[in-house]
Amino acid sequence: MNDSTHPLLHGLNAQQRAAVTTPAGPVLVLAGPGSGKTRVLTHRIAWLLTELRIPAWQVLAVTFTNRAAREMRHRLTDMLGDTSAREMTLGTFHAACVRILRREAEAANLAPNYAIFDSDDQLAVMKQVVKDMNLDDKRYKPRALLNAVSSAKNELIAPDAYPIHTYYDEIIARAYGHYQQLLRNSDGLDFDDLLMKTANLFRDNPLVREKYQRRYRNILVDEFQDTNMAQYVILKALGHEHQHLYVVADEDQSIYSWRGADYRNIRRLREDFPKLTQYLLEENYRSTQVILDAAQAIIAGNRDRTPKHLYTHQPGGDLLTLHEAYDEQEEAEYVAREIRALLRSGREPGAIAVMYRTNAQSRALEEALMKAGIPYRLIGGTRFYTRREVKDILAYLRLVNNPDDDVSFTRVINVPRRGIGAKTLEAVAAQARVQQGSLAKGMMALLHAGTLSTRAHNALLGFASMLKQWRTARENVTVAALIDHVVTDSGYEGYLRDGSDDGESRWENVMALRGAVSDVPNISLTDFLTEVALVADVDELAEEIDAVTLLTLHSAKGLEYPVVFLTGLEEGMLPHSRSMETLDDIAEERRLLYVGMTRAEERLVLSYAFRRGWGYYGSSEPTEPSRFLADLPDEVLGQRQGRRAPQSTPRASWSVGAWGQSSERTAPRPQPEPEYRTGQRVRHTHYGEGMIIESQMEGRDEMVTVMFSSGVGVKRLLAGMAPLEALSEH
DNA sequence: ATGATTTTACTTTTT
DNA sequence: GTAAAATCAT
Repeated sequence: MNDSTHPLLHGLNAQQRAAVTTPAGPVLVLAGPGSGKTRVLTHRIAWLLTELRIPAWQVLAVTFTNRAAREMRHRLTDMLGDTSAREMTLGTFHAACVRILRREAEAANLAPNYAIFDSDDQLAVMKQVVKDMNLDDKRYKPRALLNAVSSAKNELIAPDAYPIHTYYDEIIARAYGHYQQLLRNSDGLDFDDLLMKTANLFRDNPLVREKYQRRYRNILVDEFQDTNMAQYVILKALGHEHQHLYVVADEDQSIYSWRGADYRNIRRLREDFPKLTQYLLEENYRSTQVILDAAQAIIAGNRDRTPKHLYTHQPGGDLLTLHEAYDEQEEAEYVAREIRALLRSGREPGAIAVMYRTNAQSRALEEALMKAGIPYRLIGGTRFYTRREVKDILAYLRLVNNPDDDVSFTRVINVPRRGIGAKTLEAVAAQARVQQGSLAKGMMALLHAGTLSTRAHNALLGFASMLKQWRTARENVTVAALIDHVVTDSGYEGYLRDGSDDGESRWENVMALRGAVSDVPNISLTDFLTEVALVADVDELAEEIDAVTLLTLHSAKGLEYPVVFLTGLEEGMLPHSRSMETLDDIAEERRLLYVGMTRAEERLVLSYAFRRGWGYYGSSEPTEPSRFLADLPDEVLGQRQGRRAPQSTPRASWSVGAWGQSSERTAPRPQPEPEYRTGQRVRHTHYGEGMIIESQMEGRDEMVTVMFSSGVGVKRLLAGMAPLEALSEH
C-alpha cells in the first residue's frame, strides 16, 4: 500500500505518518505544542479500527480533561461515524475508573451505588476527622491534612503504610485512617480513591485484571506527562501484558505536579517497556515563527529537559506586544480596548482568548468586557455545581441514591429548618458511632428505640419517611420528576422563594439543574450524579458560542486561538507567590507560561500591572514584572507600551540566573552574605528537619540545597522564600 | 432550636 | 469584601 495515498494519512507529515502507522507494540510519541498530537492520536485510533480491524470496544483512550475527551469523540465521530465512536471507551482516568468500579463493585468490595465526594465533601469529612480526633484545627489544618492524604493516595500508599518520621506524620497517618473509615461508613469515594481503588483492584484480583486486559487490548493516553503514580500503575496493569500502550507526552507542558503528576513516568515507561518505540513531533503547525521563538526562549530557561527543535513553515509574523498597565482595572480596560479594535478589523470573538494564572483575576476582565459590550465566556471559575442551592438539591438526590452518604445527610437534615438541631443530630451521630454505621442507620435505630423526645422523634420521623418515599418513587420516575418531588415535599421551594430577588435567582439555578437533567432523557440517578461529580463545570455542558474565552493557564492546555492575551505577568502572580519556593516550583510556573504562549496562532499580547489589589479589602500594592519576561529576546518584542519598560528597573533580585542570560543584562550590585552554610541543621514547616548540603548566592537570592530526614529527600530552596529556620547548634 | 450578631479565614492551578 | 463559623440572645 502506498501510504501517501491512504485517505487516513492525507495531510500528515512524515513524522506524524510514522507515528500513526507504527506497528503494534508500546509507543511513546513526544510531541511539542501545536505539532498535531491530537490529530496523531485520533488518526491512530482510526488506523487501528480500519486498517488493523480492531473492534472499537477494545479501545481505551484516556484524556486529561472531559473537554479533551469530548473534542476527541467529536473528531472520531466525523472520521468513523457514530457507532464506532460510541463503542470505544473514551474519557478521563477518573471517568474510566468510575465505570470499572461500578461494574466490579463486588470484587472491589464497594457498594455499587457508592457516592463520589468532591473537594467540598472531602473537606467536610476531614473536618469531622479533626473533631473526632480532638485535634487543634489551627495546628492540624484540615486542608493540609487533606493534601497529605491526597498525595499518599496518588502514590498508592495505604494508611498503615504511611511513612512516619515526625509526630506530624503520625497524626497524618491516623487522620488518613480515620478519614478512610468515615468514607467507608458513607459508602463514599473521593477523587483520589477512584484511581487508588482501581489500581488496588487490579493488583489484588487477577481475574478482574485479566478481564480488562482482554477487553482493552489497545490503550491510548493523551498528556501522559501529567499522569500520577496511581494512573501509571493502572496503565501498566492493563497494558503490560499485551504491550499495546500508545502514549503522547510533552515534558515541557507538565503543569500538574501539585496533583501528584510526575513527568518521570516517562522514564518509568522506558524502563518498564524496553520495546518502546519513540517518535518525535517537532514541526509546529499552529504558531508563527515569532511566537515560537519567544516561547522557546522562555522554556530554554529550564534545566533538566530534552532540548527540542520546534520549527514552523510560517516565517515571521507579528511581533509580540508587551504592555504595562497601572493596575488590574486598567489592564483589563486595555485588553477590552484591544479586543474591540480586533473585532472592528474583522476578527471573530471566538478567535480570541484571555488567560491568567488564578481564577480570581477574571473578575476585573469580566467587568471591563461587559462594559465594552464584548461577548465572553468564562471557563471554570465560580462553578454552577458548587452553588449552595444546587449543592443542597444534589445532596437530597445523593441521599436518595445512597442514604449512607453522611456528608449529604448532614447538609440537608435541617435544610429547610425542620426542628432537628444540634442536640438531636449529636444523638444520631452517637448512635451511628455505637453501631459503626452511617448517620442514616443511626437515625433509623433511634426511631426504632423510641428513646427521643416526642418533638425530636416526630421531626426525624418526618425526614425519614420523606426519604423513603423518594426512594420508592425513584424506581418509577425520571430524575427531573424526582427533583420536583424533592423540592415540593421537602419545602425547599418555599424556603428558597421567600420573595427576595436573591431567592428567585437561586430558584432559577435549581430549575437550571432540572433543565440539565432533562437534556439527557432517561439518564439514571446514579449516572446523573456521577456526571455531576466528574464534570464540575456547567460550561462544559453548554454549546459553543461565538465569544471571547476567559480561562486560566491550566485550563488552556490543549487549546489554540488566533489571538491570545496573557495577563498578570508579575512576580507573585506568575510565578505565583505560593509556587516559588523550590526550583521545581519555578520551573513549573515557567512551563505554565510556555503553555500559555504556545496557545497563540498569530498574535500574542503580554501584559502586567504596575500595582495589583492583593488584600481581601481593596488594598493595592506595587508589583515587579515577572522574572520570565527578562528572557524574551528583543527580536520578538514589538511595542513596549505603558509607563515602564520592564528592563528599565534593575531586577537582579529575582533573576535565578545561572542558566538564563538575564543576569548578564542586569546591573551589578553588592553581593550579600549567605545566611546558611553546609552542614547546618534547619527546620522547614512542611518538610521537617534537614541539613544544608550546599548554599550559594545566585544574584541576591540564596539558593540552598537541603537534605530532609523524612521521605522528602533533597530539595533546592530559595532561602528567602521558603519557611525555613536555622536550628541552634548543640 | 433558631435567629441575630460578631469573629475569622480566605484565593493557585482541577479530576 | 464575602462566606462560613462561633457566640449570644430569645
